[in-house]
Amino acid sequence: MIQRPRGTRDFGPEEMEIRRFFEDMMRQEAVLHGFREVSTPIFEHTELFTLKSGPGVVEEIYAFQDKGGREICLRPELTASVVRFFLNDLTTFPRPLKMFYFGQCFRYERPQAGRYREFFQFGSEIIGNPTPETDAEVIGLAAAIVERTGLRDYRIRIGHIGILRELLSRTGVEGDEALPILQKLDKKMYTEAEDLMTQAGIAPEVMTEIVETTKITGPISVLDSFEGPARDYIKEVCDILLAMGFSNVSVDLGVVRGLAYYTGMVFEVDAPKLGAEKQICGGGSYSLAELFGGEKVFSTGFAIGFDRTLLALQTEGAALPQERLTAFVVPVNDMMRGHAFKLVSELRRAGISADIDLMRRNVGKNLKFAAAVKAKYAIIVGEKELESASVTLRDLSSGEQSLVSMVDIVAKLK
RNA sequence: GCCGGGAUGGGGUAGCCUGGUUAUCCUGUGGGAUUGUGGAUCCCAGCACCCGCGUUCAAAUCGCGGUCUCGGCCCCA
Repeated sequence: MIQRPRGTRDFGPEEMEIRRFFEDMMRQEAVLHGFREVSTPIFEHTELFTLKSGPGVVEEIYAFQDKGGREICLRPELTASVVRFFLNDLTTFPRPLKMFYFGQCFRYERPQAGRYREFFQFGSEIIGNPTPETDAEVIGLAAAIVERTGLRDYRIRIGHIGILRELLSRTGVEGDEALPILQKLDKKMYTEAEDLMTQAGIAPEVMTEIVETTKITGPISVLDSFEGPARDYIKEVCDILLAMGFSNVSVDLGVVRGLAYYTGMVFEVDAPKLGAEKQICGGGSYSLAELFGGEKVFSTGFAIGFDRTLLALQTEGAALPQERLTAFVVPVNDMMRGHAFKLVSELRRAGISADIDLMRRNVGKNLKFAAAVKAKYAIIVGEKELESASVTLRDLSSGEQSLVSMVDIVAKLK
């Protein structure tokens, strides 16, 4: 037997119904917010991702040479592709450009709970200018989506890279020099961060201030405890979110996301119940376009881990939707088959989900089957009924049945 | 890349330590009892020891290697 490749999953009918339900929910929510869907290729030039994340990522992605000798990889995320698409074809669209996407991504990693080699991301990007309004709109969409899924136990934490960068730049540590320090701070590896800061010649008092700053967490009011342009900016973002009615956001200046292209606001959503892989959404404002050789454009975006969101809902025991077939048509004998197929076809044309016996089973077996596939009604097509141009409509949950005229059946089921 | 648990019909499992006849049970699947009325009951059928190598008269069982899986570490764009 051939097994499926490591870290991949097959999805059965029940699971696909649930997945489509939540996909559609997320799409609808994004459209409600004025975002429009885009789609990009599943494979890209490997360079797109090494430019964004450094040459080291090649070790963590599905990268290979194609038959033409091109360096190609399966996309590990979608932001880079969307920015590439923007630079290739969308630069003349009216701005801000509000886009969203849904699709699978691939990473060559060791699978564990909530981590697969093929996984799905839903995300959005606003390409335009950095304003608190833009950032708030992006966080607002992420929050609206998570809220609408019905997830109860989650946290939205907002930080700002600029606050730490401001503190560091006062000591003369700027740009790429600040990156390793930010990375250690993001992981809360304080000893390592302090070692690096000592090497950079930062005074102990300032060092303490920096470390303490990353520990500032709590309600929006914690922002009142210090000053600076970045602080004023994030305050504006939070005020807009409050105006939009999102009160469950908190400030966490320990959210740093130590990557060079993040420029300001950063945020994360996590579901504490998930364990080691609990982050279900991450985003922030960034500047990637010029890395890819385009104009300098500021953007803000996020990506939701679709699989993890579903896992989180599952662990909360959320009621998940199930689709039911409306009608199962049962011909009483071979002579009735033609009438039965005519009926099932009419129902389908009328937009009523309908199925029919394909196994030439008897009535008893067919009713059993109809119940097993959870159809709402069975429709029995037989000679007795046909005499009055009718069929028997049986409600499979109550067991009640009645004679219904063929001309009324569609209206009755609608 | 590292550490640990695991893999037996479609799903869930017993057997493995202590090798030995036809591999256990539940559920589901197909058929029948019932050729026009389901969810019950009974009967019948079909379906499995993850793969390879080794040890042995004999391997689901012991050893080695691999694959997949679950949990954790590293990483997490």
